[in-house]
Amino acid sequence: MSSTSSPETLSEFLPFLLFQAAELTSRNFQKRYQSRYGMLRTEWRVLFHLGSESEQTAKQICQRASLHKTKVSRAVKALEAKRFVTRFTVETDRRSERLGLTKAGQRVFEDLSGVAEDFDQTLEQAVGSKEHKQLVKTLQRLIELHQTKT
Amino acid sequence: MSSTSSPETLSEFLPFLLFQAAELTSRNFQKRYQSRYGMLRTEWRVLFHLGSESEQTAKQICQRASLHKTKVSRAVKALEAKRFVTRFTVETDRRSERLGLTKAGQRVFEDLSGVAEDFDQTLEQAVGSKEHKQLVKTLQRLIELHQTKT
DNA sequence: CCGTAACGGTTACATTTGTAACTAACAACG
DNA sequence: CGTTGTTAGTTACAAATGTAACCGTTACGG
Repeated sequence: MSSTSSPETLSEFLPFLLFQAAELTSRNFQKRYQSRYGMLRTEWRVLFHLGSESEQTAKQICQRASLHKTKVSRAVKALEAKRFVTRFTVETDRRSERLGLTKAGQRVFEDLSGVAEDFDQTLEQAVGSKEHKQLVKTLQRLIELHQTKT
Repeated sequence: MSSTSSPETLSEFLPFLLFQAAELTSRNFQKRYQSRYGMLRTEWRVLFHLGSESEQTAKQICQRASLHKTKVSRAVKALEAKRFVTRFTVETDRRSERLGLTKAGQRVFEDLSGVAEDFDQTLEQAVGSKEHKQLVKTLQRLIELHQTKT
């Protein structure tokens, strides 16, 4: 039985910690990509999803990234305007459209992947390799949890 | 030497994980307090900070919560309108003002603390007590890290 | 003291986001 | 085939946020 070390000081309450960690990390990472391509947070998120698995529909991205469909819709529009993304209408179902990276989009993705890796390694070195691995695992569980619950 | 397990699938890249975990957690927690007091995210964050350590200035809250001063300013205004927070002007320095919870604010804080604890315990049970503890620790390090770096 | 700089906090304006209503395409059932 | 319901994605409008300019107060250097 877990002994539930309850009465939380604020700095131990997970929602706070998560938010703050996410915010700071994101802000920090942002510095590195915003200057290069003037992309917004949601935009690189979508770009990354398409880069790591191409030919997805907007819907799929929504689900995998826990992003609202309007957010994705707008991000796609912006990425399209920057010529990083193109759409193919699917003939079997003309409601949805597959999204893919253009050549330029791919280059950007590769570039940013590099940046992301550097960034991640810095973190890993800072918190320790074992802790890093554990952190990833726990966060993944946490995410699953919430997703199945909803 | 840490072996830096580099080439990241998307679902292992920390900024993504953190964001998603934070987002889902926050959304989930939100359901529980928004219905009761119609508070916004930033508002309960400020309220919690005041609850767990009273008599802070806006500036202090900004630093501790990694929140922008305009956000805090607006949250305080809103909380004041709800009669959850009051301000005392500090005579020794009339620029800043100490903030504190009213009786009503305190009651809300206690109520929400309970909710928060429940919530946290659910998480703890779901991910495991040891992992929970480790998670908290790692996140705290991560936060420190970014804060000192800026 | 006076002028200038820095600080805490607020406000105005532009951008981003969320909510809800909408369009177009499909599906299912009579 | 119609009618009704559902789904993928967009759009319009309202609310929240970030940026920068701002006010009143204090600190400091002459």
